[in-house]
Amino acid sequence: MEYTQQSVPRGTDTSATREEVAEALEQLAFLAVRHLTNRDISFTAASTLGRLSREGPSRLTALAADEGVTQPSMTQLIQRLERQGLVTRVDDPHDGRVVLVAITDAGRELLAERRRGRTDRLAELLATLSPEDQEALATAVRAATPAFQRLVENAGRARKAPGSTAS
Amino acid sequence: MEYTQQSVPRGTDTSATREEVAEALEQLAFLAVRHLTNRDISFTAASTLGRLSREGPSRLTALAADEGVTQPSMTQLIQRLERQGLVTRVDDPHDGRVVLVAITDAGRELLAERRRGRTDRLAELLATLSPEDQEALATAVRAATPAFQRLVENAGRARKAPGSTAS
DNA sequence: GGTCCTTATATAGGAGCATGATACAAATGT
DNA sequence: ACATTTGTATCATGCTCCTATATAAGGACC
Repeated sequence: MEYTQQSVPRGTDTSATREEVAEALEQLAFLAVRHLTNRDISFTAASTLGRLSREGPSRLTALAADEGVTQPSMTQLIQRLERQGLVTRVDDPHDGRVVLVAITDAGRELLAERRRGRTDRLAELLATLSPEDQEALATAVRAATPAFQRLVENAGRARKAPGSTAS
Repeated sequence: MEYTQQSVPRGTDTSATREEVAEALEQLAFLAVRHLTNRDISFTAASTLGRLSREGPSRLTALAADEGVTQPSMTQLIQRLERQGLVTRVDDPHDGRVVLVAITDAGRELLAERRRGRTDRLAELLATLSPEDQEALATAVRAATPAFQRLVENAGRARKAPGSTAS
């Protein structure tokens, strides 16, 4: 599943390239966290809500595993989200131990608002650039998206599979 | 300093582009927080250390303002960092009220380690991609870097200047 | 049916990181 | 001298994470 450097097309200095890409991605990530982050709920909270929105009602333990936090943390998080009316808990009729967590309409609305906020702030930032720069960024993003999608996918798999240098 | 959309070259649907870019940045932030984050110190702590490294000894209040947290938060943060030996406090001879915070060698070493860790993990991730995908990412990054640098600069200015929708 | 193990969730206690309100000392303006 | 502003610290509170432990339901086995 891992590609070696020798198969790179034409004399591209791959290690320098990775440095470059790593550097750029790092800066991008910093920007994203710095300027595109809402302070209203935590990262894990938002991510959990998003997951509940995409995948439907889930068990506490499954959520904790997926989000990479401990089960007690998820219990507390869900309690807070429930207090805020963003999720509800339903007992599983088939198993008296489990609690199914589901997103509410208010939760979906919060997700939508956060999304709008991020897009708006990004629009403000992009508006400070020249049309040429905007065009350059747009082109680059379009070109990079497929590869980047796969990168994110692989990162997700690395989390769950053993044997990798998971931090 | 702001450009309007009418001057964009050829029929680029700017709003759709922004959606795309926003989507990409969102995923990037997710990747960064999920897979590139060290758990040793917080984001604000790391960012503050980086600032101290770049800009030299600074006042508590200045740090708080630059990092976008309140002064009490910064006081606590500096106390923790001091306990960990990453920064030191020096009294300002010119003003008996101020405390100058400076990074220590241990602090610099921590920054370097964190940087190495992130780069290594990114390299691991990049290595899971096909040579074609790696090439695509590298090309996109090179094409986007100049515009992106300006974007980051503008974002930094926007934080300090009033009149914008600061989060 | 009772004992044992596993699974699912909750609780308790502790640390980090943020907040607003407030205290206090040093500097500054009148 | 006195009032005000400025720079830090402290306090009380809340969110978010952790580890360790408790409770309770489900299943296996004798």
